[in-house]
Amino acid sequence: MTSAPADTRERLLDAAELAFAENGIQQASLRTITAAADANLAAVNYHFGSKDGLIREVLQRLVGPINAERLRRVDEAEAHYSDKIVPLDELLRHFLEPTLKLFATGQAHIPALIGRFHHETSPAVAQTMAAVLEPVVGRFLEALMRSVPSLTIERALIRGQFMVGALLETLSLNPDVLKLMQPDGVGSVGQLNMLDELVSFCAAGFRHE
Amino acid sequence: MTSAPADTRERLLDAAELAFAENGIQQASLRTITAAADANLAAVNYHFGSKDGLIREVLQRLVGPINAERLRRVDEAEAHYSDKIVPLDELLRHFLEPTLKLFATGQAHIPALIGRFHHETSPAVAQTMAAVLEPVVGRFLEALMRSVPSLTIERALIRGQFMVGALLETLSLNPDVLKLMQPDGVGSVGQLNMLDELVSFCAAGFRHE
DNA sequence: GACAAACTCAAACGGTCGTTTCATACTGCC
DNA sequence: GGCAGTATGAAACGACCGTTTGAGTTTGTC
Repeated sequence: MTSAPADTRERLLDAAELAFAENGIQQASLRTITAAADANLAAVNYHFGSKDGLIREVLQRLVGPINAERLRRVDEAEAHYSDKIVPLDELLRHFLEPTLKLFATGQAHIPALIGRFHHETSPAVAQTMAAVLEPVVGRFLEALMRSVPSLTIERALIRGQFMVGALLETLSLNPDVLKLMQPDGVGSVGQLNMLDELVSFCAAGFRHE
Repeated sequence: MTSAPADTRERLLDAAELAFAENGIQQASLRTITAAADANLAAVNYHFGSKDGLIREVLQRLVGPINAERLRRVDEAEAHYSDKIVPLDELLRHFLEPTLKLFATGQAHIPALIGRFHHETSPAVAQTMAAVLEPVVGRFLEALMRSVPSLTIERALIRGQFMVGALLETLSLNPDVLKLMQPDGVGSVGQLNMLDELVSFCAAGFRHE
């Protein structure tokens, strides 16, 4: 029957994703993950070589498409403006929205997991994270310097860090807290309001002086 | 001789503080900590009851004085202005500086440890953290509403989260990165520039609209 | 000195961890 | 059928974990 049990490799990635988000990346055990994936304990080492291999694979499968969407959106935006100068609010939105809209996917654990990956200091995660983030950071920095001509490169770096921090704090927020932010459930879902708030907060910070 | 070896209890707290910062709170083992403190393995359970007890004690010893300073500074500031309305930049500085100035204390691991405590999700840490933070958050929120009269309570909460995120990201920054931010070493030390940057970034975000 | 409390110590306990081994089943290809 | 290559299985390995035990030592008090 093709009841789509998916192959073991992907079931392991899915189970690991959930376990990493709920219990922490290092804290989640291979026994918990393989049991949830209905796989044998040895399957992780067979398919990914080691726990670190599994971690790297989960990380890349998760943030790879997000960063691809970021790059695609900034490309499109620059193409839309003849001078390649994207308005600051729009530029920040292209950076922030691909992660923030994950709140609406039904997989509520994903934003928290992104936060965990960012704050993980083990070499396996930190190196992979830096490698995956490097192109997107460079791309947005140059676009940012065009959007705000008065900005020095040092200030752009510092304020970019502030924005990433504000974003990560939002991603790590308890979803219940997020719902509290939503006024009486009229209109759109909570994270869109949060996106607008974050964009305008950071835009004001970038523009200042 | 009074060569100040300190008592076992404090040596354990010091060693735990360093180990938590370097290896993570859950990842640091009692064997590593007790060895660094020149104490017996059983000493932790004797003095603190459990590893969680040690963690809570390290947390309170670290952030207790910081929050006390925050409250003292906002009290002083409000007393200085007859209408109790503290200028926004100054108010944010009273919240941010007590942690950010820790970069200059020579104990470079402390800021990173504060970040770790904030992002820890285990009940023992999360509950203690919430209890320790609650009074200072409430105190600053009401002062904030006075400084920016146009601010709604929902916006103040959201933007406060953004500010905390930006602060934590800065605390978790590699100290080497921080030095790069410092232009040629003239004048004051790096973290003061970072403080100014963070204050002005957040102030612009809070004031916006 | 005697007693009690506070403290330290080496050793072990039961558990969980990531990883490995090796036998077994499944798969596509000749 | 036979034979690879691929995948899964149960079981064990050695290492490390937090905690407990019970004896020993130190300290303060009368």
